[in-house]
Amino acid sequence: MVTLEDIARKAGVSHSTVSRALADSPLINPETKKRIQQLADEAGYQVNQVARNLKVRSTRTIGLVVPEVSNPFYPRIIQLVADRVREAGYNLQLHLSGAEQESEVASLASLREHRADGILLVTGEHGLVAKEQVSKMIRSGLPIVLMGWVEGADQIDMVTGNDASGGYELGRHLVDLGHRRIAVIGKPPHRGVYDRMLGFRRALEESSVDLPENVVLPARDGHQVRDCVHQLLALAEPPTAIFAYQDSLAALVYKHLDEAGISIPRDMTVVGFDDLDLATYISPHLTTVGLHTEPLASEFVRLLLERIRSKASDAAAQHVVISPRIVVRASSAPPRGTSLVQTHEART
Amino acid sequence: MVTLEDIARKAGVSHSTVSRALADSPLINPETKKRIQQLADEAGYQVNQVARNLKVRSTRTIGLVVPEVSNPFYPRIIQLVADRVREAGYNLQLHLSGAEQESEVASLASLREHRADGILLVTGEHGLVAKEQVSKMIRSGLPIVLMGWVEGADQIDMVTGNDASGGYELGRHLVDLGHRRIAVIGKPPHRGVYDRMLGFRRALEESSVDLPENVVLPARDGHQVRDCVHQLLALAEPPTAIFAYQDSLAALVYKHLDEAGISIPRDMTVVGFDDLDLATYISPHLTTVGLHTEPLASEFVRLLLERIRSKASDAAAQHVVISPRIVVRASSAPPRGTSLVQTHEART
DNA sequence: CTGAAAGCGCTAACAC
DNA sequence: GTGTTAGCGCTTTCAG
Repeated sequence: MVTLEDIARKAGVSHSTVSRALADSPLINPETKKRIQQLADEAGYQVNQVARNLKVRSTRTIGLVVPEVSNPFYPRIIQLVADRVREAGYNLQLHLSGAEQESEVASLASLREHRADGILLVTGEHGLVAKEQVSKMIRSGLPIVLMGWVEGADQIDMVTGNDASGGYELGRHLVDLGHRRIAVIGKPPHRGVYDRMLGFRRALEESSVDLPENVVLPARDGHQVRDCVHQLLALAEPPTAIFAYQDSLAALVYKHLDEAGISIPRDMTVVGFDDLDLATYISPHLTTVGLHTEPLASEFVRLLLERIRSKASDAAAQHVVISPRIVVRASSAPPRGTSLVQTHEART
Repeated sequence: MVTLEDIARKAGVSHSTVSRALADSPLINPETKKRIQQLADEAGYQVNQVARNLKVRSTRTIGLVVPEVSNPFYPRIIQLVADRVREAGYNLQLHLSGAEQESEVASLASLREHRADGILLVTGEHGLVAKEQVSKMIRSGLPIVLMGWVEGADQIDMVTGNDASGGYELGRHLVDLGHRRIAVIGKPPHRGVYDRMLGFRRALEESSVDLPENVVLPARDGHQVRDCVHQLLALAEPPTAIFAYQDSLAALVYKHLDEAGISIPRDMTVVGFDDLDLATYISPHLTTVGLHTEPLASEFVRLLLERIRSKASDAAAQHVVISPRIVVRASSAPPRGTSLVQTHEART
């Protein structure tokens, strides 16, 4: 590996002159500068960032911790964050903390050991696992921003999608369509996603629509969704609408309803949450709630850069809440035989 | 930031003793070792990997360069690679080279500057953009392994999906079902994906099925797919089967056929390529060709680790080819009215 | 078993 | 303008 010293020798100057030349310093003879740059180029010189970082005590690196990458929400965030971070002239160091966030703690530790200048932490379904650690890191002056809802973390910068309002919108939509027997399928209420349920419940309560516990079914994978769907269909009075916690689950609900010969939305309304690309790949297109991921990611990065730039680590924590919008598509309709709209649609 | 020196002072020993204690060296008094470890823990000491890396001249970091993350194939690879890399005790540094691979060169340069121990480079639709650079890096002893087909790169380690055989299988499948008018929709043939077409063509040629140029239509996004579909349907003799270069395009084909009132597979057979999760989310489930991504990713990492471990950089390059398998699902059937199978299916 | 000392490759005063 | 020097925080001989 060719070093500054090597090309200093070739150029017959000191290594600090070479350093200046390559840093494009103004206090150096333009001619020697050019000559050195040329030489360095020919020799295929590449700065050793490890050495450089040690000296300047900064890595210009931002760590991004994300649970996993098979849930399409995360790749979207990664892409957006990566772009913003690069624009700001930083390197990105991605860590996957695991679907169960099992290595969230390890990821944070590693980023700290590598002296990242700041950390963007996307929490998963378990919320903030490494809460203690994060507090400690912040106290020690390492800028960290969270994405996702975390209870009682008021002193940490955070961007959040307003899941409660999304859930509420969805609930209202179903009630307005005339649904009274509504079921919920999705992962057990955990932090973050739990709010979807709160908002949803609130909407139903406002209209005095009951949501008995036996139609609120936890599920995480294809098998469980299958069981849930069959369980619901076997009820004396099956629901007329199903709210799936996530679009990916909604797609599975589609699949199993389809196999059971149930038509969407004629026999069953299905709504999801996330507005993934998936929502328009499946048929009928899914009514869902979507976050504006661009502002979400932009704010995420902006907050961190702000922290990094202003050395004042005592500034008050900021919480940015991004509200989602409901996207009504073809998977939701009034319950069968209750409305003119429906018979009308059936004819078209 | 607390350093070795700091806790050396607290422990009343030299900093090299502390270093040994934390490295769990055997040549140190077990008691002082324990005492120091405890002290370091309390002080919240974290090694400075930047300094450490400079000293040991290795970062235990592997760079992974991937074009983007919105195409679901890449996240799958990222996830698998991340797991393998971590298991091997390395850190992963992810770089996105852009959908057009516009920053492939920059990514490689950055990884080199940061002294990654090896590089995993996933090529995109433009093949290997930074060919010159890669050759240079390899010559200088930096281990690099490629994923994706690259012509004339015999001296570089490489893992590849056998797209030609996948395309061939798909072609045979359609011909065997009885299709004679077959169309292709997909991105313009570029390196890598081009082989799908070669294999596909070969299968048709073997059975003397013609593939006129006016039914081989390039498309990359929803709009273009829409135009293509309409163009095909407007033909005097529309095709009875469509081969989409990728599952994601197939999903768009579904959408536009659906809007045009064409039923799959009754009126039109559709097949894709990739076997994404998507393939079973859409209805009817898509017949496609899938790579075994696990072995693909495992070999990818294995090849690199092998290079890194054996310092012999002159070892002959290895090319690993992973063959895909065809997954026949519900989207492919004999052309309308040609077979008993079909009328039978229509009744069920 | 422990300490002293060198040095990884670089930047940035500080001299000249 | 350029060279000399110190030192970022760590590992690792080499002595003792």
